[in-house]
Amino acid sequence: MPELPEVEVTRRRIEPHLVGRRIRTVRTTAASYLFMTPPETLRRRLRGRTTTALGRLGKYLIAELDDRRRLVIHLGMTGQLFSQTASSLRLLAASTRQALAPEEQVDFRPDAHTHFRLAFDDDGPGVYFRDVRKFGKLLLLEPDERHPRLERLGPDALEVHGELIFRASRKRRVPIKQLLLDQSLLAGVGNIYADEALFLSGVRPGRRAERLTHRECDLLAEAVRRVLRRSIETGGSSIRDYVAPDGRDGAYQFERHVYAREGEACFACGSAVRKRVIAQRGTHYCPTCQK
DNA sequence: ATTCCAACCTGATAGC
DNA sequence: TGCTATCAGGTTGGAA
Repeated sequence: MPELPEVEVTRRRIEPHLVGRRIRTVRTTAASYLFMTPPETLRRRLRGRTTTALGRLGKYLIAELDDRRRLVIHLGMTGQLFSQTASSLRLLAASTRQALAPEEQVDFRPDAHTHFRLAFDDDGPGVYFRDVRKFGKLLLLEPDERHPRLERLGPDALEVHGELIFRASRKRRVPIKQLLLDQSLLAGVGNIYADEALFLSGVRPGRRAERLTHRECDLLAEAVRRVLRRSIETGGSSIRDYVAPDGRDGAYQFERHVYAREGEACFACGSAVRKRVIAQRGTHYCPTCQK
């Protein structure tokens, strides 16, 4: 699900629910793929702690705790981090959804996919982490501990410069889209915004990286920054599962140019948007506007 | 060194 | 209606 804009919107809106509140209890599901730190360790170490700051590196959220440990959260494909008070159909299984009368609102009740729940001393609303596919990650770092997952990340995609893409793309025969998705080159771009940025810069996703001119790299970097900034402004893309911590949908899906628009008319030239697999991902582009 | 691709999971939906 | 195949905002690790 979530790329840089969705993670940043999540960070901004969950921050007030997390920072400065003392954790009373931690509830988890059983050990599984998403717990890089065993759930019993999380429960033991987090009880009584207070979050002092919430940061972001690429698609990772990093909560700094008052004992100098850090809780790292990655939302994977279907991860949702939200307040107990959030209400959204996206937090419900389709079966539950269908049983609901139209317009009916229900408070979220933790289900089998709600793997991590924080309750606080102030008795206010809890903070929940739900992840159907369990591709998300929870990891507790010791003070000053480094971790390859974070060490490997390139500069944040909001700050990418054409020069970075130009240098990295020399003598690389892979499609330019594959480079954009490489988190060790720049951190935060995923499948939606790779396709969108390539459209905005007029570059075909399948172009060999080494064939891009310096000017095209500049345009591409500018497009990456622009599309990410704009998506953050609109609250991110709610196409499938993404919901903000307050239960609200993002709105960038209404502004997208090519992603998930196969067969529909390009807004710029009217050609039908095409879809094919590039870098093992579904890839959308305009055959006329992108060279 | 670079590129490819299966694996990690579950659910929704398109197609027969 | 019902079953099966395919696809999904991600990342890693190991094979080719």
